[in-house]
Amino acid sequence: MVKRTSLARAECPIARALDVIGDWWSLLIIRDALLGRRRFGEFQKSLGLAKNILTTRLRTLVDRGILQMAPASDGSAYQEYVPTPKGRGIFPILVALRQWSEEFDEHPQEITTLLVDRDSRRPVRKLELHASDGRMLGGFGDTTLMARPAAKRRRRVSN
Amino acid sequence: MVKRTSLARAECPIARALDVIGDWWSLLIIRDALLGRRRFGEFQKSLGLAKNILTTRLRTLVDRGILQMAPASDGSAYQEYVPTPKGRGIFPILVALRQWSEEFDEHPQEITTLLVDRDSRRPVRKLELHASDGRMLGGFGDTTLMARPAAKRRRRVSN
DNA sequence: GCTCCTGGTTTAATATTGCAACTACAAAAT
DNA sequence: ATTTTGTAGTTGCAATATTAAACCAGGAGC
Repeated sequence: MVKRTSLARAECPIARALDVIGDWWSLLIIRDALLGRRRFGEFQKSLGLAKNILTTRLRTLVDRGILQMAPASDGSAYQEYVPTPKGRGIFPILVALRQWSEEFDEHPQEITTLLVDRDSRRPVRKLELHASDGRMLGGFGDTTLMARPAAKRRRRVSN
Repeated sequence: MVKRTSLARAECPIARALDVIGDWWSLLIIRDALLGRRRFGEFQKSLGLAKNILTTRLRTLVDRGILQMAPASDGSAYQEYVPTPKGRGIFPILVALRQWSEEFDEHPQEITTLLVDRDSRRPVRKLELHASDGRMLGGFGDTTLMARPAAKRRRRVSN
């Protein structure tokens, strides 16, 4: 099989994340789901993708625990797709993508939406990365990768 | 044409970002580039992807202004791919992906690297989103999307 | 019953991806 | 000077993914 290589078991957490949400439509579906869209038809109209693809994407998102199928809600005996906590956890990724476009896109005037704080209705700040002691970290130069200490195993004296 | 739909001109900045970096390999190449990898062969060995794919990915990353080709560096008359500022701006996206995996992955023990502050060598905090007045915002429920105010046009009295 | 709407599945054409083999050329070894 | 190795690709073909469009089933409306 020439199958697309799976990154599910990669050591790099970024690769692992991409294995799950690293495709166009999936992330856009999640974006829509976080905006409150719930129904097959809503996603399809909003995204304009082929229905069979929407079908498969919804299925894998459910399989991966990002969306959940809920039996109904507005009466009709259809079902809805609602984000799980794991799905809601994708929010920062979407914010990071958004802010990157806002900062670097060639045609920022074409961007028509703005992420605002619900209370003040004013734009949010850029995502911030802090060290454990609270110092704010700038770009990637302020960080390094380290080997993760092996997980503790119970009931073993040494290892 | 059944061509893959382009999101380059989408109104949503997330879609626009995905149009550029919304594929597996591109993001992994950028990750490697930010880790200091520079050469075709380094990327290929590290990622294990087919060379023709690496070729096309590198080309589009250069076209899109994320990587830059630099003439040499270590003597040899070959060239290198180095991240531009726009490329370095992708760092927060990678951090967000990483943290999402760390928090929600089913097998977190398989993740072997840890992002640490360069000075203290201690793990970084989670990315934080703040309102313009500094209040920390939690999940997606604390924010809304608004229409972006139209860009100012010079020399027009009203609009 | 007949028809429309929702939420899909199936099909066939087209596009993209992946692998392997091949090329071109510079560097290093003999 | 000639062979060998390493780098950075290209080419061809098979496998897979995406798309649009046609089809289908169940429920609601008439």
